[in-house]
Amino acid sequence: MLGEKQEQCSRYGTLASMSASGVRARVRAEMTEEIKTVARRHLATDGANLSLRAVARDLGMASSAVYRYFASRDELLTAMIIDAYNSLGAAAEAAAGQTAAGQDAASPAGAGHAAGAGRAAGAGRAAGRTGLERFLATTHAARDWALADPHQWALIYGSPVPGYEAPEDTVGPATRVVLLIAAVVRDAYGNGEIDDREPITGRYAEELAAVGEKFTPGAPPRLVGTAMSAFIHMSGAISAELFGQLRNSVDDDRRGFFEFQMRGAAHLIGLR
Amino acid sequence: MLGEKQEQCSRYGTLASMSASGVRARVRAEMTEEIKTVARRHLATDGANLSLRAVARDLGMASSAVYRYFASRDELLTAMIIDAYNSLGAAAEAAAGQTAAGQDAASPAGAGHAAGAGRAAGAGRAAGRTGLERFLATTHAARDWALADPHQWALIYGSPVPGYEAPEDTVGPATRVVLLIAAVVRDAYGNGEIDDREPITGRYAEELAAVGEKFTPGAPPRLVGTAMSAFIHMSGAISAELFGQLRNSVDDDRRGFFEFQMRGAAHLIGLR
DNA sequence: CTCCTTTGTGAGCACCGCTCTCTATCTAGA
DNA sequence: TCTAGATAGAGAGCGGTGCTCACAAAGGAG
Repeated sequence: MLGEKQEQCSRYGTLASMSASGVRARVRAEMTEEIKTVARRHLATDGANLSLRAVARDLGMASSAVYRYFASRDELLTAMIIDAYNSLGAAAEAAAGQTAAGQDAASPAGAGHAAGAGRAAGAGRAAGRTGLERFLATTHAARDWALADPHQWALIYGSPVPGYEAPEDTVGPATRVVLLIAAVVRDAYGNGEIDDREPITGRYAEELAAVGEKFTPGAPPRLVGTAMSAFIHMSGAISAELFGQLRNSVDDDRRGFFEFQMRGAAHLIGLR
Repeated sequence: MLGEKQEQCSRYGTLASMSASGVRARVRAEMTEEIKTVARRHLATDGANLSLRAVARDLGMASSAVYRYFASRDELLTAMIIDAYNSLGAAAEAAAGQTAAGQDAASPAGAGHAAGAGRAAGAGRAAGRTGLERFLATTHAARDWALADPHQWALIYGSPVPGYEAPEDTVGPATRVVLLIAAVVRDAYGNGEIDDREPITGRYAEELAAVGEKFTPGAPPRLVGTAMSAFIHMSGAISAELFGQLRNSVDDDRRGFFEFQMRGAAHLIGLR
């Protein structure tokens, strides 16, 4: 909590403010957090077209004052995207039974990728649960998180904001949940729950091998591919449900249909 | 082409204009089409935040004049969404080898659902191709279409426009491609390419049975479920690629990875 | 105690969706 | 053929937006 503040300051303050007083940095971080909280509330009600002026109005301050904390509306959105990724990642990791050594947003800026990989690779197996159970729990947790706050899901997995190129800060948190699924799969593989008999071919297989070597060492390329495929299927299923694609087809038992799909994805991985 | 104009008029004109002169209706339809063309161009460059004023400027007319053709920005977007659905549907149907009796957007308003179902169910088997081949061709066509115009894909499969509730006119075209996939699967089932040994259970199975009875009669619920699942996986895979989710993982051979995933989806259906 | 960084204000610019009034034009029917 | 009415466009205007800038208060650092 306290260590986070310094980071916030260094991210949004000027370069010379590193030696600023502690109290200044703290009130600044609190203000930053307050702005994000109000913005999150607006996002939940009004949708993706977030109005900086409306947020400032709710905070009882001039709209121009917000620009002291976020250089632009895009930067505010970026901060909220990072928070959303971390919130989803934490929820999914809790369901998977990961110890989550790096917890929430405390990973140092820039090293997020490596830290995420280390966390995902380092966690052990949850007590008494099969790989399939952990996989289903993880995907259900992601769906529950999305259903609880659809706009936050849309923020990170919907169409990107026009002209919005994902900044470097987001790539770390963004990979958190897919790395988690890969870790769950790799744990199951390590426990002998999956046999990897039919290898994959093609150029993408080499890319998958490189990705696997980097983030989930010891996992064969086919497992990396099926894990990514499962993650993509999961995000597609959640988006389809949230964005109204299931209307007039599956209206009652959407949870059941989601699980049906995720069991299929698990089957492709080799989890059963 | 000509029969379409009357429909455009009846959709956007006042109710009393049904008896209007043919030339009036034609120039109105041409103007409507021109607005949509310019809007589509703006969409391709600027992204989803379409500016009515900018479109009007490009057309050399006052912004208020556009409101003679589209009651609001949302209505323009709706028209473009319908066009996008139909464009994608036509591309996918062509790849699947469907005869596409209803062609483009000529289905009468309101009866779009029934017409779509009839079209999808009525088409025969493409000469000499297996169900798997047709399925892969269809999904690749959808991906190719999306890659050629990412913003149009984002328009229909990205996060819905805030406050935008999909109007009745869109549900018909929206179901076109999923019905197509269901038809491809049902054709393969009819040809004995799929065995349906393990039935599904749960409340969603009944919903799927009802959907199947309505749109693809003769197909068992499990096939309807796996076909929908495959469609969802497809849209998820395309969205993931388009929205930058694959960055730093699969960068070279994205087509190969897509096919890998679609082969997995086909495997779950029972196509092989 | 003085400097200077930081924080907040309010005016202002250009743009947006949308509404309104007004005018020119063109069609339909007597 | 002439007229009444529907239609298409123009332009001003309203409230909203993101963002910039000059300026004033306030606080910590030397």
